[in-house]
This record gives sequence, C-alpha cells and structure tokens, in this order.
Amino acid sequence: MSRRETILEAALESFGATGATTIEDIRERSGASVGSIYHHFGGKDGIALALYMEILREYQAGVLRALGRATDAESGVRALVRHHLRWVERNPDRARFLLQGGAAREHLGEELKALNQTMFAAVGEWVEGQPAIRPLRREIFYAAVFGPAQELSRSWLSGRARSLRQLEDELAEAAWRAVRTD
Amino acid sequence: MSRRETILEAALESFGATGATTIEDIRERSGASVGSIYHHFGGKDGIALALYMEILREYQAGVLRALGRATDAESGVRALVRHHLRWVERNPDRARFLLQGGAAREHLGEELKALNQTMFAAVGEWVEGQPAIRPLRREIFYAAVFGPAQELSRSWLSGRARSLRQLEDELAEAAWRAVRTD
Amino acid sequence: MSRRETILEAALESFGATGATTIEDIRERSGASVGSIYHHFGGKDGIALALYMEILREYQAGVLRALGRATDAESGVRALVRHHLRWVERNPDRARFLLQGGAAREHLGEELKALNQTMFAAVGEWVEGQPAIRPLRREIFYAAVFGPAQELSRSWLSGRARSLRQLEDELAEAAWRAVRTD
Amino acid sequence: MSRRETILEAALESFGATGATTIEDIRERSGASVGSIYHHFGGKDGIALALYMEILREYQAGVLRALGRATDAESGVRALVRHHLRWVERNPDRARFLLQGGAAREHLGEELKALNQTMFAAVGEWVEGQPAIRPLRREIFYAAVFGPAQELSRSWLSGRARSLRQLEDELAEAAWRAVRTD
DNA sequence: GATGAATGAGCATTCATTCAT
DNA sequence: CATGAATGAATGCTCATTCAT
Repeated sequence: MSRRETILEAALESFGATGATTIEDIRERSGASVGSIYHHFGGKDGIALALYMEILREYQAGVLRALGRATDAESGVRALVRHHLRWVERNPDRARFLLQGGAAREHLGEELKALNQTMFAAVGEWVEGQPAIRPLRREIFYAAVFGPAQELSRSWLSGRARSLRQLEDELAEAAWRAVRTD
Repeated sequence: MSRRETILEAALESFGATGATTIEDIRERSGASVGSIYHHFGGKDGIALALYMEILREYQAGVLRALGRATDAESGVRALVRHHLRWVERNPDRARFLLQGGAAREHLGEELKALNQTMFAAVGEWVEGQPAIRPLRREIFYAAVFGPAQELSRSWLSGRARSLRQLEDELAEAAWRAVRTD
Repeated sequence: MSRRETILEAALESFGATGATTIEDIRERSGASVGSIYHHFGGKDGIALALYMEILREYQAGVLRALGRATDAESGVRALVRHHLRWVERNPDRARFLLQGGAAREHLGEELKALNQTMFAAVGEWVEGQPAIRPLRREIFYAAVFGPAQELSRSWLSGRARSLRQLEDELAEAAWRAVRTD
Repeated sequence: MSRRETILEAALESFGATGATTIEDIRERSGASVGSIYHHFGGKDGIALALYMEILREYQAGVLRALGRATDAESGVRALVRHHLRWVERNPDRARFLLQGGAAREHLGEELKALNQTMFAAVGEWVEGQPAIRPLRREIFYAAVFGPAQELSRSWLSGRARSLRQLEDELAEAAWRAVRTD
C-alpha cells in the first residue's frame, strides 16, 4: 500500500472514530509524518476531498452495477434499495463519512460535481426506459427510492435500529410500491 | 425578547451561517457578553442543546397537530409529508440545524431522548389504528414516509432543488402508495 | 504598567534581540498568555504596528520639538541631525526596529501614513520659511539632512562606527553646508 | 545560463517579490529541484550569500569605475551619487535585496567583509588625494555622499518618490557642497 | 445578572533540510 | 548532478472556559 493510500486509510479510521479529526490523529494512525501528509494532500481539506471522492466513486460504481444487472423495473428498484443498505452495513465508516460529509460537500471540486451528475443522470435515464415505473420527476423518484434507505441507514449508524438485513425486503417493497405503475 | 432568547436567536443565525460556530460569533451577533452567555447556558453544548430542544419541540408539535387533524389514513400520511416540507421551507435555518445536528445528537440529554420517543410512539400508535395502512414495522413506516421528505429537504437546503411546494403532492402521493393497503 | 504596555515592552526587547520574533518569545518575556496577547493586538502584525506607531510618534515629537527650539536656519538643521543621532544612541532598540521595519511598513495603516505626512509637511514648511536655506525640493532637503545621519546610524547600530557623539558636529556641519545658501 | 545562474536569478526574483522567501518558491521559479538547489548552494543562507556577493561585487565595480573616470574631486563626488541613483533605478530588485539584506549581513563570510573593506578603503584613499575635498573622517565622507542617495533610493523603491533621474543633479550638488573645501 | 480580560491546551500549517534512488 | 518524497521542529493562531469586578 502506498503512502498515499495508508494515509487515506488512517484518515477514514480517524473520521469514523470521532466525526472530527486532527492531522495529529491521522499522523499517529498512519505512521506518516506531518510533512508527508501535506506533501500528498496539501492540507486537511485535501484529505477529506480525496477520501470523499474515492468513497463516492466506489459507492456509485456499485449502484450502477446493481442497475446493470436488473432484468426489469421491479428488480432494479429493489436492487437500488438493497445495494444501499448492504453497502452501508458493510462499510459503516465509509457511510458515516459520506453522510456527514458537510465539510467536504461545500468545496466539492468540479470532479465531485461531475461524479454526482453522472450517476444522477444514469439512474434517471434508466428510470425513463421503464414503463412499469410511473412517470415521476427525477427528484421525486430519487427521494422515494433512496430517501427511505438513507433514513434507515442513518438510524442504524447511530445505533438505533436492528440489523439492516432484516429490513431490506420490507423497505424494498415499500420503495417499489411508491414508484410502480398503477 | 429576553436575553436568553436573544442569545438563542443569534446562535441559530450563527450555526446556520457556517455550520460550525464560535462563542465569539454568537457574542457578536447577540450583543451579549461572553460571561452572560455562560451564565445562561453553561457552555457551548448548552446552547446547542437548548436550541435543539426548542426547535425539535416546535417541529414535533407540528407533526402531532397535523396528525390530529387527519380524518383518515391517507390524509394523515399526506399531512405528515406536507408538514415536513412546509416546515423546512418556512424554517430553513432551523431545518439545517436539525439535520446536521451531529454535535448535539451525541450528548442528547435524557429530555431529548424522551422527546424523540414520545413522538415516535405517538406516530406509531396512530399508524397501528389505521387499517388502510399495511402492517409495517415502525422503522419501516417512519423511513418510508419521512425518508423521502427528508432527502428532498436536504437537497433543497443545499440549493439543488426547485421549490418544495411544487413537489409536495407528488411526494405525498409516493409516500401514501408506499404504505397503503392494496 | 498595563498589560498592553508590558507586552509592547517585551515585543521591543524581542524584536531588538533577533530582528525576527516569535509570539512565544514575546509571551515568555512579557509573562502574558498567548490569548491575552491576541486579545489586545489581534495578531503578530498588530503588535508590530502598535509598536511602530508608538515609537514613530515619540521620535517625530522629538524632531518637531528640536525644530521648534531652533532660532535660525543653521541651528535648526544642526538640531535635526543632532536629534537624530542622539535619539538613536539613546534608543538603539527602538532605532533598530524602526530602521528594519519592513514588515510593518508594508501594511502601514492610514494612521501611520498620516503620521509620516504630518511630519514631512511640518519640516517642509519650516524649511520654506528659511531664506538661509537654498530652495530645494522637499525630497532633496530631507535626503540631504536625514540621509547622512541615517547612514551613520545604521553603521553604528551594526557595530561598525565609533560613538555617534564624536561625529555629531562634523555631520551636522556637512548637512548644513549641503543646504545653506551660498 | 547554467543551473547555478538560473537558480540565483530565480532567488533574486523571489526575494524581490516578498522580502522573505522559501526554498519552495525558488524551486518553482527556477524549475530546479530542491535537491539540485542544495547541491549547488548548500542551503538557504548559501543562496543569499552568493547572491549578495554577486550583486555587491557588481555594484562596487561600478563605483570604482565611476571613481576611476573622475578627472577632479567634484566630478568624482557627483559621479558617486549619480552612479548610485542610476544603478538603483536600473536594478530595483538587486537594490532592494541589498538594502534589506539583514539576513545575509549577519553571517557575512570573510569574503564579504573583505569586499566591503576594499571598497571603503579605495574610496577613502581617493578622497584623501583630493585637496578640493575637506579633510573629513572617512565615515563622515561616506555618510555625507552616500547617505542622501541611499535615503532617496529607499524612498523611490517603496514607491514614494518621482523618478530618480530628475533629482540626480540636485542631489549630487548637495553632496558636493557638503564635502568640498571652503 | 452582566462584563470582558485572561488563560492555555490544541490545531493546522510552514519550511529548511536530508537522503535514497 | 538531479529528483522529490519524507521528516519534524517550530510557529501563528483559535477558542472554550474561567473569574475578578
């Protein structure tokens, strides 16, 4: 693992542990020197941004993969919900970081915006090719499918919900009903 | 307006402006002295907690009121969604504070927990008295109804969505479909 | 002596000792806390500026006093030179600080500019009332009278010249010859 | 231009721009690598010293040349003043560097001291061979002739004086009067 | 209740310098 | 000779909190 990766890994740990983080903490966890951290990321924001990008990219790749495997509208919608919940359950630290993410979201570089738009557009296009899904504004579809999963994830991440696995089907069912035709 | 209220008002402004806040900033906006702020709230957490409590109480009162006016299941669910969106649109600063709220949520005093449980329970009980709503676990119902509204609110608060008013009915419809009996 | 004055005193010592200075050094010499220093001066630049102002004001007051006591052109010019040299010899630390003063001179506030202009103007007016002094552009007069004293002071401050007292008359004589009417 | 020269050129630019400088800045301006800079100059002080030496040598060569061309005392003194002003006007960056030069002047190596003494001595000897110049201590002569030019240069370099060319004759005249016999 | 000077631990960041390749 | 990743001591500054008046 390169220095760069080691530092990012440590940063994730660190952000996950407290929400806030100090360079000192990242330094200690990564074993790198302060100077090295600055050499690679330019500053604290640089680390957060790099981390945000990396995580988001990986998450979105999963979303698109899930969508790609879908054989029909229903399985697609269910897959989106399921993917979200499973990803959160498997990557609680990454999820926490993404959900807070205020700090980074402000200065999100152009790259980040592009990433978001790409996925938003991809999902939108898929939806519009599905007659079994009611014609809805993109924002509404997005909110109706991801909103519940997001809300539940948040709950789970702060320790207030039972295993997400057990709720997966029921939540996917609700999402599907919200958007299906009829 | 009492000193106490003036300070809370200033704190809300301050939190809304930057996400983070300093006592100094609150002092400047409120016109009170540092000492006075500490006299009334004990510290920074005290301010955040008081603010959180006040806002949450007011928000929840609205939720319960909306539910109380509901004549049937459908109007109730739609009212929950509508109330959420309208409250956010009318109180963007308060909404932002509540949504971030990480800082406060950690140390939420007993009072705060009680407040949350009370509402959660009230909504739960109402739901269970409605045969037109499918039997769902409470978490699922909650996520299915509030999740989409929450997601859309978040989007709107960060400037990425058109007026919430225009989306209200469509979103309420989706929520209702998600939870209604076939 | 107020906190503020104590800090300024320490800052002068500190600047004098090394040319550069750290807040830490000022803190140690003054006995004040970092916070207190920032409370009073806002930052490192604030200290330097305040010090610069205070010293310059005192120096200029001396110049004007010297000019005020002059009975004729020659005694006036000689007094300017003498005052400069004596002030430097009596206040080596202050002189050193003023002569370097690059840091401060950049951001010199309006107050500082005003101070400089006031003195420059006062000297200029005095000169123009003296027929025994050749008509010279203000810059030239200023350079011809203060330049030599300044140069010598610089030399002395870096340890390369004998006592300024011994050179006083000879330098004043040269300045007078440079500007007097034939 | 050799690497060495490229670096020195960049260093001059860099010092001129801010007063302070970082190796990083020099690296960026010169296109050389940090390692290369250290290879050639040993460190930051090494760069400053080399630069100082080079500039001073060139400046002093000009002074001696000016003196060498002088046919009598008056033309010599005037030439010194004129040379100073013209050199400053043609080499503002170099002049600025020399005038601040505090950093370097502290650790000035033996070479540098020798350089200064050589010129000081050369000027001194020339002066003592001129009966048209009053017998003055060397420091006095030096201060009387270079001081005004220096003062004016300083003013001009910080943007407060009109073109030096226009003031040249008047200043040379003053210097000559200050030191001539009678 | 109110005021604001004082405190000091904590933090992000800079920068000269080293050294393995 | 050249490169640039790595180091870590040093520094300016922030900010919650205390407390005498």
